[in-house]
Amino acid sequence: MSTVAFKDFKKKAFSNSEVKSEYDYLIPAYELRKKLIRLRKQAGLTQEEMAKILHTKKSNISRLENVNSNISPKISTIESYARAVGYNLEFNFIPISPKKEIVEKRVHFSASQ
Amino acid sequence: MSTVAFKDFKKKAFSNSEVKSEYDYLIPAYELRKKLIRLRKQAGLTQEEMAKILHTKKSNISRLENVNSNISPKISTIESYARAVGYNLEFNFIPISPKKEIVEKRVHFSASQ
DNA sequence: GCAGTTGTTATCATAAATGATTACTTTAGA
DNA sequence: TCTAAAGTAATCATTTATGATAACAACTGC
Repeated sequence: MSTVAFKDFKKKAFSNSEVKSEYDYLIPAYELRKKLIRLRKQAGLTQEEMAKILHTKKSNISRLENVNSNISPKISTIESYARAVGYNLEFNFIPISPKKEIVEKRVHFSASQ
Repeated sequence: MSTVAFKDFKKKAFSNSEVKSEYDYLIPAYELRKKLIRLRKQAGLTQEEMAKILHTKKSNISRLENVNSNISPKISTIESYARAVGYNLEFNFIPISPKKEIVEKRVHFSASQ
């Protein structure tokens, strides 16, 4: 598999997962970047246009949106980006669900020992 | 009004607004810090205990939670904090509602000129 | 092919968040 | 009132996000 073919694959897989998310879904942090791209395209903006709105450069927008980037953006950065395409950013804290069945089984097991 | 009295006032006003939010509400970014405090207390943790979990110091936790702080935390910082008290952090993009009536009025106004 | 547009990557400089330490204030309880 | 626990604030060092520039890659339309 050539490098070019692999990049094609990644691009297709990405755009597929991009399509299925709806505009007001709750999204975990690791999907944030895909969401950003989606919002920008929905607004009909290029990275360069977005950069101009946010008074920065297109390379920085690319870095922000890049899923493979290992930076953790500031909240204010995401907020500004969201506002630029007509959205406010809000947060949601989702309780980490304990796996009840397994917990109960373990309790019984240790009790019968 | 003395400085002490003012601090009392601030403290009371804060704890009131803190109480009314529920644990899985969507919260705008500017209320995030109050939410963090609420989650920590709900988990029965002090700032120092939270600091230990996150491998940092209590003064840093205080700075993060402080509503008057003018820093914009990194997303990963909030994520770690949330996980420490049993939550995952999710994001939500809320469309900024255009004030339709006003817009329409303005259109009519400029058209009649 | 070529040229223009769009997005990526690397690099460096700068700004800002975070870590750590210390001292201080506030509160709760004996 | 005194003491200990809890939280705040100031400061400095370190890490890291962001800004800026340049060169490159990918794609489109001619």
